[in-house]
Amino acid sequence: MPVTIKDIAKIAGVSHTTVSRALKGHAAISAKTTERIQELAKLMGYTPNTVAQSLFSQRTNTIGMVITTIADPFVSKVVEGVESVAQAASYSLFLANSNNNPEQEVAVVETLHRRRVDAIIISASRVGKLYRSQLDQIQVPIVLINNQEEGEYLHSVTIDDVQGAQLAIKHLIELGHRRIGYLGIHNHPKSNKCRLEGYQLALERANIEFEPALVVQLETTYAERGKKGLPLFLEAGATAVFCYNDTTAIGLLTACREQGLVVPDQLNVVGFDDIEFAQYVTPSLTTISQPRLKLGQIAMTMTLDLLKGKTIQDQVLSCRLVTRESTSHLN
Amino acid sequence: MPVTIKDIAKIAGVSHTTVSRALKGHAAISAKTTERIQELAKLMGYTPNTVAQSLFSQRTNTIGMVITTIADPFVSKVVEGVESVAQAASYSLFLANSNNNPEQEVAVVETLHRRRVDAIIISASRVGKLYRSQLDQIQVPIVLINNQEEGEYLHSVTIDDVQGAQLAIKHLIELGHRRIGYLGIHNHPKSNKCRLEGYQLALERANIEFEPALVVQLETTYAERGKKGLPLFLEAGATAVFCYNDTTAIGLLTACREQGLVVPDQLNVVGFDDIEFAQYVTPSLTTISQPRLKLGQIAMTMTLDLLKGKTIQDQVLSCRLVTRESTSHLN
DNA sequence: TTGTACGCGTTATCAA
DNA sequence: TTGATAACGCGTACAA
Repeated sequence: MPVTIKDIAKIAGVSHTTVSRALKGHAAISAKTTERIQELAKLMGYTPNTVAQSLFSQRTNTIGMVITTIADPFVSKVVEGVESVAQAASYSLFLANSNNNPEQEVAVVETLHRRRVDAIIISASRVGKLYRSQLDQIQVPIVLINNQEEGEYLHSVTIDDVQGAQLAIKHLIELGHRRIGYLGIHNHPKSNKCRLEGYQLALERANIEFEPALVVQLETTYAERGKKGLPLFLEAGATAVFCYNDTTAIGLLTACREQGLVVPDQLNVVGFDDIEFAQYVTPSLTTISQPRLKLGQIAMTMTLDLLKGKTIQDQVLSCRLVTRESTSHLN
Repeated sequence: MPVTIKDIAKIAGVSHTTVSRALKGHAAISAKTTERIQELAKLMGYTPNTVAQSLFSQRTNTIGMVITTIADPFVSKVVEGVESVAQAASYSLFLANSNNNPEQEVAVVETLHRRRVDAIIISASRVGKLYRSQLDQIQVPIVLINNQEEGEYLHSVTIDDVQGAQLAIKHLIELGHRRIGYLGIHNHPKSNKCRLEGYQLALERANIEFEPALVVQLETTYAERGKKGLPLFLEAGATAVFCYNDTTAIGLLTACREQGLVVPDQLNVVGFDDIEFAQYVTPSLTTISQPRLKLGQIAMTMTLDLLKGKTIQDQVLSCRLVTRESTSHLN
């Protein structure tokens, strides 16, 4: 059993109130007593009990973080951002996986509520219809990452997928490309839709007509997608392909190599995410970098502001183009 | 302010004791009262306050997890394992980054102790001399991952680096290789030392003499290591190279491609870790897979056993060989 | 079957 | 300058 202030009080021959005050340097306690008790506390190995403090103060100084899976590099970087800001502000972080399972998500949110976390940050969930009423009852600030919802306690930080995609297409257009393909996916509807939208917007602005044949959205694994997509793009006469994400893009690079197609000379490839490996593949991948760390940092910063009672605005973070070897001027 | 059992008691016209008992289906309470109160509780949106429960029970049902950085895929997989087992056992997980900074590590352990976590799991730290006394004072089960220390409250789960390395070398020897190189690192002394040891042991068992020229340990980035190491291996006449990890191995693959060297025909390459990208590079990488998820699961399972008062044994987990395209029979 | 009283460790108020 | 007391929300002897 850890040492309590009562234990110290008994030995020091004072009341536990005095100990409590001395330990936090209360002005009313004499310098002598204060010093004596602080030394005694150290000697006895006293550690304040946060649980008791929380019960009294009605604040736990904890944040609940709900994620789909921590094994996703995107998620883990976001968590890193959240944790670092939280730790610096003396908040501890509860990590709870939902495994992308709605029921489990409801369950972990319930657990966090029982633990009386001061706020909740939710990454990539489907909140929406699922358990809005649950969240509304918790009466605690909630910050959603990459997911918008309206509500008194709901706030959000999101990545600007549309802007990111536009960045990619604009880059390719500036390099002289006109026949640009989009290699999309099926299981992540929202961001895929936004990236496709950015693709179309950028083309429109450059007065390039949209061609359905240049958009390929296959229902298969990330790695397979490149193999199956490549012939379709070649048939459609694409000179460049913008991919939903880096993993898809790397699959496409692999397919090119297998077909003896040289990137970027015969085909330009752009990814999205800037995962670590984008820089190591050959040729290294031009891609759109999402500020993942910043996403987490800002989410937590917003949370702190909310806890201070400030009113805050939802935030949308811009992406950045990272130019590497997989894109080049069209000959 | 959340609803408390007193609030319910007031409205139900009973004592809070009755409410407390009714809510957990205590046998002494009449079925009628029980049902009435449970319904009322649901109606009022009652959620038990874990903080108060913990103060009474002297158990928080929380685990503190100390890691260097969650952004490391190895770490995040371990955390996933820990969290899943913890969640299934109704434990919540505090995540605390140390950034590989000893002072910060001491600080977060202190924080976890204040929060009265029931146990602590520490991944890849340097515990040792640094703050053993601190840990000893906490008087709570501590499970170390990939790090052994002796102590009443200290336990450990580790990966068998030596066995893993032997697996790799044995595989190469079976393929007919005799001149096998080791591409090591400098900043991770322990595991690098073990893998080198496994390398040497395997050679010894096959009666192949150890040649210092075949061991290259460069102080540079993972990616650069391959480029700088390749000429040294070629000079030493290596037909295969076992690399400290996959990132290093992929750097070597890249260097080979740049030099026009065909893998595996002209050089075999083996990695360690089996990171996700090992299967996507060309040629796909033969490597040693560490049971990272299992590492976390077992660490948490051991922790649960300790919390139940069982006596447990430290565990050493074996690695597994994953054969892919970067290795082949020596012509 | 239900209620009273107390304690878990801490902090704040009020009185001395 | 210090101490007695109550309170935070809950659970459990013990009493009724």
